[in-house]
Amino acid sequence: MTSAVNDITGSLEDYLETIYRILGRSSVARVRDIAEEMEVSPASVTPAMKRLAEKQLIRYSKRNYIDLTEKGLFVARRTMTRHNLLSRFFTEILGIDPEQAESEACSMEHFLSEDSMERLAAFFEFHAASPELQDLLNAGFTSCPEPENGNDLTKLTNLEPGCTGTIASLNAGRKLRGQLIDSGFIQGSRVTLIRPGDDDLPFIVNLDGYDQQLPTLTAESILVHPDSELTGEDDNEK
Amino acid sequence: MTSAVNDITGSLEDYLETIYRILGRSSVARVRDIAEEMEVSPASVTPAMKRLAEKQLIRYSKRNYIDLTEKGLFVARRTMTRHNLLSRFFTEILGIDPEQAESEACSMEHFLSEDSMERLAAFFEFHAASPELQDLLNAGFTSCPEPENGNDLTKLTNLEPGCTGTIASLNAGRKLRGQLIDSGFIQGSRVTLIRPGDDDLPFIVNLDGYDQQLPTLTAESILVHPDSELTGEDDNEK
DNA sequence: TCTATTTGTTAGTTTCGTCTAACAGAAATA
DNA sequence: TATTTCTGTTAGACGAAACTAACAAATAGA
Repeated sequence: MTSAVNDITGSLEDYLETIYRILGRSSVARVRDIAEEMEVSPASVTPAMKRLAEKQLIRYSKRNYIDLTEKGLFVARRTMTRHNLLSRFFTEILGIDPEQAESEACSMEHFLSEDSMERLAAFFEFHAASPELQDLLNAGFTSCPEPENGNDLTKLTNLEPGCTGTIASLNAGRKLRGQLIDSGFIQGSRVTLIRPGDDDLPFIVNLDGYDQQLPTLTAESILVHPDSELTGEDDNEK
Repeated sequence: MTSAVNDITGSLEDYLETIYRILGRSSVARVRDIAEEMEVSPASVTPAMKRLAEKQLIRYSKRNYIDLTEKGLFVARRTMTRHNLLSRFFTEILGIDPEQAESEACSMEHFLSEDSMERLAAFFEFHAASPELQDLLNAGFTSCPEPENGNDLTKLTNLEPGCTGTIASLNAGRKLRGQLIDSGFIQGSRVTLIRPGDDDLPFIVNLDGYDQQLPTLTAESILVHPDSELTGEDDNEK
């Protein structure tokens, strides 16, 4: 239940990956090296090695060098690949700080499914081969939320009471934007206007079944597509 | 160390999120509901509730309904949002099966940083607003690995011995492709040709410091950009 | 009202993964 | 050779999170 893949835990996968890294450069792997690289006490490494040896993932005898078995090599390499895919997605696509990306990849790598690996790999192939995609992503991330073609886009404050809309974008500064996102206001979320913000009564919307108050000014920075404002709405309801 | 955020563990975050979900539809949350939704024994729920109450995230008194505090509501909502961002990324962008995406999102949600949330949210805003991006991604994922503009792209087998290249794409069927990816052959990986595949001696390349054997036919399906084949290579070396 | 069922809690166990402190083997140095 | 230092292991503890089994409270039925 800890790891999505095999019957190996995330922690053991980390040990395996570390051994892989060390052997990729150092010809031998010792308890000390592993402990250092993982910032863990050497006393924690020994029992982990025992568990890995039990599962036939490493060759390990007391007080001796540590080596990966075929099976261990396979698992380690796959984990490493998952790590790289995630880390690169965070840095190259999302533009996250490399150090932070490493740490996130480290935590998440144990759960990435085979299918997702495949799709992410395909994404990178396409991304590398397509200057158009690169340009689009660069533009999309450097420019502001985009004005977008007028369509039926409107401020959340313009929604009719009782009506529901789908969030298209947030037109707010970094801090407020972060708060809104934390609160669930992301593109695609559906919000229902409960009470429009009168003079000093706060604006109230429903999201996920919860009513949330928003300062009217904040609500104005949320752009939505109203759901079938006037036309047949018997099509999208459940 | 378990959760990237607060001092709350992933497990507790899951409980909080479940309570959030239940209260979003049911007006009250009981131990039973939580146990059912999380597929966990009721005896596991009680101690979790105690831990959450200790941390002031829920209001909980023995044998009574469970309610989120302000702080708990905030954490739950943020977790929910991380979950949604990840789940939607897997389904809408990568095209993963929704059920699998849910499960992956569930495991990973505890580790997504604030920055990554922000960037992912921006990605969705841009994606929703940009038909070009949507078209590109659809095309990129439905079509084959792309022929790509001839450039300096070549089969891995054409690399000079001792030379290094960067993988551009894999031109292989589903199964082989999956195996290659597991073994670390993804776009952007750097591989060095150790020994070209003679008649029956297998092809050997180095990746991550490890020599790997490949059937020549397999190696031919890996397309690479040779690293500065003839021109100055004193620039990229360490 | 009394019993049966549902629901929640407690107690006790297990597994995992970490730690510190103490000890044992190996290597390096005097 | 004897001693110090480095390295690895063991023992013992702890906290988190799950489980089963037994018990207690509350609700519902008869």
